[in-house]
Parts: sequence; C-alpha cells; structure tokens
Amino acid sequence: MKPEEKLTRQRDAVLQVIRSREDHPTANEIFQAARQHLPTISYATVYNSLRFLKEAGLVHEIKFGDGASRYDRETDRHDHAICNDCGKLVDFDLPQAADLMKAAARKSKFQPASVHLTLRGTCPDCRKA
Amino acid sequence: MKPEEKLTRQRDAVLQVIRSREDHPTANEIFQAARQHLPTISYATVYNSLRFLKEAGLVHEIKFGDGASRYDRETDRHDHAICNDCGKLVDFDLPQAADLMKAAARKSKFQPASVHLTLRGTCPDCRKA
DNA sequence: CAATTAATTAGAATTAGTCTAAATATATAC
DNA sequence: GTATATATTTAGACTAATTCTAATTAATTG
Repeated sequence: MKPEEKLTRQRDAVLQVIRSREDHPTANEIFQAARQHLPTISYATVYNSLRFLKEAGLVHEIKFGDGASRYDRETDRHDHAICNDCGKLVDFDLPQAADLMKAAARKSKFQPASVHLTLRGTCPDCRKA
Repeated sequence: MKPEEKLTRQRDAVLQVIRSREDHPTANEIFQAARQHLPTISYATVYNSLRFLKEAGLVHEIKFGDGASRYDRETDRHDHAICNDCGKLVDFDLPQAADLMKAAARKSKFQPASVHLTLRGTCPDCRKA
C-alpha cells in the first residue's frame, strides 16, 4: 500500500463533514464543523486532509477568484452557477460538455484535458426578493 | 462630469501597460512595468486604478483560484484556455456561448447574466516538449 | 520493542489584496 | 488668483486564505 492512502480519523472527519452537507463549505467552515467531533484537530490538518482527499478523488475543490475555495462532495465533472446577489453556488451538468471541449480545443489549439463552465446570474430565491 | 471619470496619469500608465501587452499581467507585473514610466506610483494606486479601469469597462479582470488576478485588454465576452504545464493563458471566443447560457440557465434555474468557459489542457508549446 | 516512516499540531510565514490617514493635486466659488 | 472643497495618491498597516516549518505523536516494520 502506498504511503498516502490512509484515511485517518482526521481525514475521515473532514470527509464526513463534506459528505454531510448539501452546500459547499470553505476550509474554515469545515474546520469549525470537524472540531465538534474531533476537538483537537488543527487548521493545518484540515488543509492537509483536503489535499489528500482531493488527490484521492474523494472531494472536489471549487475555486472562484472571490474569497476561499469551496469543497464539493460531487466529484464527477459538472458545472456551477453562482448567484451575483447572495453568492449561492449550485451544481449542474451540461451534457454538451464533451462537444464544448472539442470546440474550445479547436479554437485555442490546446490539447484538452477538461472544461468547466460557470454561469453567473440570480438564483431563484433572490429573483423573488 | 462625474467624480470617477478622470483618466489621471497613474490610471493611464496602468491602462497603457495592459494595452501594450499580449499576455495577461498580474497586478504586481503591472506595478513593476508602470513604475518604469512613473517611478513614484504606489502599489495601492495600481489596485485603485485597476478598479477604476474595470468599472469604466476599459480592462477585464480574470480570476482563477490559483494565485493573483490577471488583467486583460480584451473587454468583450470571451473564454479562456489555461495550460496545465506552464500556466499560459489564452483568450478565445466560443460563438455558441449564447445558447450555452440558455441551457445553463434552464438546468440551474438561475436568471442568467453571463457565462464563462474555461478549458484546461496543454498549450501548443508544451505539447511539443 | 527499537527504528523508520507518516501524520498531526501550533504557530510563523507568505501572498494577494484592502484599508487608513496623511499628503497632493485638481476643480470650484468667490 | 486665493480659499475651499473634492478627488487622488501615497506608504504602510492590516486582513484573509493558504502554505510552510519544526517539533510531537502515531503507526508500521524488522
């Protein structure tokens, strides 16, 4: 077994926090939640665990320019919508992504690895208000 | 004339740096270049100027999670390709973006404002090497 | 169980960016 | 054109997110 393959108590605590939530918590929110189960866990360990879990393909990191990274239990390829008003982040999948990747590769002359699409707009809740 | 509409020497220096470059410099790179023409310009003024120029629609800010924002002289809607090896950032435009936005809005139930697509892969130079 | 190796911890360090208060510059009113 | 008001710039302090470091603890192997 390779060294980096152990799901320690700390790593599991971080994973369970992410899996238990519908939303997309930040490292800080994960730290706050994890320490309720494991009071001695440190901030650095949360970051180390997140890196481990990402590399193991168990969680997905979402980075927008604004503020902290968010973490997602959904690891399959998917896209995101962000509300310009309240910041809400929603996952969805665009089935035409494979075609898009080809079109983008042709335009840019890059050898494609992945595509990701971000919609900015107003979420249903904020639209009402 | 509204207060925030003057293209001062500092703001113009920042704008000229961005317009003179093919690439997408960071705030720090812009600062280094601008001070060659205007040695007393401060870091804070570069940031202030970038905000002003963005709001005036004269430059475009590109934020990926990794590292600093980059600034783009191209202000029309467009997409980006990033090289996973060397970090090179290339602009291109996908004409089907309008359709994509509609499809994404339908899936996410958001009222759409803009879409942006990011291709990750290997740039032509890195592909050779 | 002694020796390695891996993981965790606490806190310092780093990076990107913002804020603040004082100093300059520009514009407006007499 | 001088006084007043408003805008802009400056330098440096500050903040937030993340990474690094060195010491400690836990786990694994011979």
